[in-house]
Amino acid sequence: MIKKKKPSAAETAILNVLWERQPCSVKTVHEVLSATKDVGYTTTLKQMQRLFEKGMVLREPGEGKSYNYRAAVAESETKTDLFDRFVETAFGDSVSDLVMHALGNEKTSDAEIEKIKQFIAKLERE
Amino acid sequence: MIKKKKPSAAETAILNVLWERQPCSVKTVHEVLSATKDVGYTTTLKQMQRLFEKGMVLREPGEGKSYNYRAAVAESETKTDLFDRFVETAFGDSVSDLVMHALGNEKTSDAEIEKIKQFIAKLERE
DNA sequence: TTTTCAAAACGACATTTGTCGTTTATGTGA
DNA sequence: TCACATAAACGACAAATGTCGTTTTGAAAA
Repeated sequence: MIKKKKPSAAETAILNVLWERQPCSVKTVHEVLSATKDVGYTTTLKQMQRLFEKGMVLREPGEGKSYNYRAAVAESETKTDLFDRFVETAFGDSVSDLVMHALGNEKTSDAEIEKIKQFIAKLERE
Repeated sequence: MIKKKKPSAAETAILNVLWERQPCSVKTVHEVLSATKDVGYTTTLKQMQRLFEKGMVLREPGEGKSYNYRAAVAESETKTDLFDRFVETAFGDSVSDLVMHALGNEKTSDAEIEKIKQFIAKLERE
């Protein structure tokens, strides 16, 4: 049994940036993150170094003294892991409970619900 | 702005037991939890004491020297909070992405998917 | 009343996380 | 070559978490 990687919230935020635009530098990641959240450069750097130590990201020397990072874990797989853990702790492993919660949440827009219906319809057809 | 309660994973596990069968004692909660997870009584107790300090559970003297606990936060609301936070960190706030991930996950049984379809159909009718 | 025992309290400790300030190293332009 | 700017490294910290071992306490049994 190989131990599952489980990025923390802050780590997940970083991985999301990487999946979106890897390979890229700490600087870039930090710029993206700081657009949303008020966080220091050093914090992001440290976080990324830890991610590197944990083997969740890779890096290669980039131009100058910087590195270029990229995620070492697959987006889909990681999200599935996070998802599984979440469904388990919060919804007693019942995916339908979770989804119903999601759909019942008024924060969820009609457009989102439409997408979901479409997806289900497609599932049907297969 | 009132601060959101955000139970940790272990705390959520306890709250789930409470919502299911409150009011109940630490002993009961621990019995339920230890059926699934290998955890010491004292650990559960401590966790519940912290939950109490944080105001997420209430308690009243029960028979003998023990207490009877009950959740002080609503199940639905708490799950919505947890859900929102999760969708945000892991799926960039896209509920549809999350749901699609859920439905695409082979761990999700047909029965679950059926339930979801049913739910959506019901939403339609309204 | 004394012993026994279950449950609560307490206090510790190791990890993990989130955050930085400070120091070091290294290309780069003057 | 040398000062400068910039990015990486280090090392610290505090708070949150997960886990216990040990001690205290109050009820109930002997």
